[in-house]
Amino acid sequence: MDAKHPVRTTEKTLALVEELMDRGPCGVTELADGLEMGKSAVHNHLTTLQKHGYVLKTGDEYQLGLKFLEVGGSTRKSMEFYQVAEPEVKSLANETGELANLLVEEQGMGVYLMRSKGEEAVDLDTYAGLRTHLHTTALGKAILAHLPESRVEEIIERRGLERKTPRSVGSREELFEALEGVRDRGYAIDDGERLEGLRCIAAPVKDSSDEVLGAISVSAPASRVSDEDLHGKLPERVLSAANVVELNINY
Amino acid sequence: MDAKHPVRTTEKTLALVEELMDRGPCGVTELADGLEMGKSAVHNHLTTLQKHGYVLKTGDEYQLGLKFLEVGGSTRKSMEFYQVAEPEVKSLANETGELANLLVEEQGMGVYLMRSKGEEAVDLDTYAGLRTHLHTTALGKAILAHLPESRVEEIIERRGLERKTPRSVGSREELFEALEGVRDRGYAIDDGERLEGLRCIAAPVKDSSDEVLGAISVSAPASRVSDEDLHGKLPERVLSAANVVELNINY
DNA sequence: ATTTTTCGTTCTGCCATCCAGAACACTTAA
DNA sequence: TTAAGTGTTCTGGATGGCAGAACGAAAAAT
Repeated sequence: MDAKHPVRTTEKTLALVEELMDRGPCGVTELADGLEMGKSAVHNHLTTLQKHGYVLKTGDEYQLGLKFLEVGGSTRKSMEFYQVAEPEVKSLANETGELANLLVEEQGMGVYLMRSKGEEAVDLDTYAGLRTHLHTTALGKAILAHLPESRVEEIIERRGLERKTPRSVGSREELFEALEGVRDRGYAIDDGERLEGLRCIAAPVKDSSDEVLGAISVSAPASRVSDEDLHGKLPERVLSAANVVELNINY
Repeated sequence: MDAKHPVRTTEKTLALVEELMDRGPCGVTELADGLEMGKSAVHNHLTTLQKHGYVLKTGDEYQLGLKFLEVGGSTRKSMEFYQVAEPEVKSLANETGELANLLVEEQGMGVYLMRSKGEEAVDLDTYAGLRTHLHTTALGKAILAHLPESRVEEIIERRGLERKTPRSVGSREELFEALEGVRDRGYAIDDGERLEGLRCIAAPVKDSSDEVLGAISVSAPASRVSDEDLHGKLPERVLSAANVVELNINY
């Protein structure tokens, strides 16, 4: 359902924030051109955001401030799922030495809640807060596999099935087949679909009434994950982490 | 400098966000009462924010969404200081087994960029994005000690010197005396000022032109920090971490 | 040096639009 | 049934957002 009476002024402010996020620090004129707004309007919005800490001015340039991190950090902290899962994801990273991730679904997209790097972890350009299409990652597929089919259809409808790389899922049939496999195995795999040479294993976390709360994963370069590990020790470790979270979430 | 022509509508939206952050999930009426706005106005703002992912509706309640984390996370990721310091703070936490933190100054307040928990770390209720008055923590004092005196005066003027606990800094004289000590030693100490039984050591990070970028700290219970450690091994380790960051930041 | 361009900022007045208040649909409680 | 609560929709009149013009300063071009 969408807004019947959207507040246009607020939408302009939000567009400005997004533009500032994409462009990084920049001046009034550049923003006004990009947004097709008058300079004075942009200036008024910027100074208003600055007054409240959402925007900073350094010299003649404006940029986003850390107030967003405050609001976002506070939101994340208030999520029980994050509180419980966070230490488990850290252990997972430390014990495997690889990159461990935590993802939840929001409005049909996957949102990374955190990532934790082990000793030898690859450095992907994911970060807390980053959004991805659910069908493009092992984490996302682990979640989709345990949502009601109607929700999955809704999400496909709303967010599409764009193919990120030639090897990735790109059609309704491929996706449902993949999700079937995830349910059978209990975990999801991404073998170079998102990034050549990168293997990911993800397991869903469900609450006591069987609803998915999110997913936990480990990402590692193919060179360190043998074919046996891919269906042996590694999923076992990820599933175990997911299980601990499930046990702790309802006491 | 503050806004000459503030966008009032945007300010209402921001007030709504802050209210939602303080109250957590709640209904339209409750927000309208708290903000002294009409229900329809609140509703319009909420649906607008929802449309853009900043707010979620579950049943009859509204709450903040993870879009703020996306913007905040992206802002943090774009900071060179964070990129360079992050691995060092993690090592510091792992090697000491305690809680390590990273703070920067923004608009006269301290903002935690991250925290990393070692094996035995205490669990303070700090989180990435949290703001604190600079004079109340070792991290903040490490930063204040290396800002120009005029900036410090400005910050005191703007943010005050409220005493958080009886033992903490609470006057201009106490503060400047403390900052003098920080400059002499090279690091700042909080011995139970913020929280009874908690000891913190913080070191500033400066760039090549001697400007403070932020501060790094370790927090540990007094029971695990002997009086010798407090002025011996621990500061040494924190200073070394700060030094590594300084070396890496300018190549 | 002088001119020209480009920047951020300020001002004004018209017209878009925000929002109080009332009415509505629905759920829960008495 | 009634009553009190909720979120949502609608309307019109006062509010206030913003295009456009003007300004001062700084940088670039002549």
